[in-house]
Amino acid sequence: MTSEELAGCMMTNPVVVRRTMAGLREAGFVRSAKGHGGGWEIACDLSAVTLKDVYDALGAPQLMAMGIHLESPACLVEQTVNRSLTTAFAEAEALLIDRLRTVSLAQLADDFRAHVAAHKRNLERKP
Amino acid sequence: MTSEELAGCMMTNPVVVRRTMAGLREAGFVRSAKGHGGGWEIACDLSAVTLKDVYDALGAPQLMAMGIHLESPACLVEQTVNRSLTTAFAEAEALLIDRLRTVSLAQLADDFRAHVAAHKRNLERKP
DNA sequence: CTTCATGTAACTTACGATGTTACAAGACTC
DNA sequence: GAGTCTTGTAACATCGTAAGTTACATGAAG
Repeated sequence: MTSEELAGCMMTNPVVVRRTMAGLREAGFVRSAKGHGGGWEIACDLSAVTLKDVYDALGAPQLMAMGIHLESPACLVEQTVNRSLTTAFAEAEALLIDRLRTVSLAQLADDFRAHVAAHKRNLERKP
Repeated sequence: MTSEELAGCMMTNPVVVRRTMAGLREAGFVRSAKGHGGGWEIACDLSAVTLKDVYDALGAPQLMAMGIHLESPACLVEQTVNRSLTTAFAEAEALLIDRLRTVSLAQLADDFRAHVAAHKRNLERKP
């Protein structure tokens, strides 16, 4: 698929698609080809790549909205709160990342296909 | 303390302080007084109020930076990812909130005082 | 009645994420 | 080789939200 097509699917812009996909390409999960007939294709075993891999490929962005802003703030009150919550935030993040590790792209694809099939059956029954 | 003084401590603006403290006042954790000699004072038993209470009083803002944006998006791919991660996000959030529940303001105050005392001893030893 | 404080609405600023434009470079077709 | 299609990327624009600011009404103390 071209960036243009993908952008259409996601209601966004081709350049945004390229920017995002760049991370996945560098990780080797997709390939891109320039020129006529070019575009994007999958370049990995979907059952071998997890959401954690994708998350990392996209630059491992912040998962927590709050959390620790400064490692060692000058403010003693802030230091106190940090001491009381750093491990809590770390644990919550670790839990989440562990879950990302358990979901492979192949699983997602299977689940997706199953739901699409169910959706189609539904449409046929009540037309 | 006045909003002005508090703002000075936090390197921010008195109005921002009032905005934020408004939540704590409605929850009954602090009291405010207008006029000469007015300002803010604590109005609760610090050992009875936890960070979870404070979090709620501040409007329970988003803890997770990502998570589920739309409950039922039109996009079937988005639905698939949501199915695979809603519980994970919910669990991580629950874990965090449980930790907030375990920290009372009294604990924070004690820890704060202990560290301030240690800091002072340090200064006296090497002047 | 003057001064000092909060309460709040309205406006401004700052910033990051996203969207857009522009153009170079590579690949295919004719 | 000319023309066209596509990615790659830099530079700029837009948007939305959080924070800061201004302004003024209200109430309390001296």
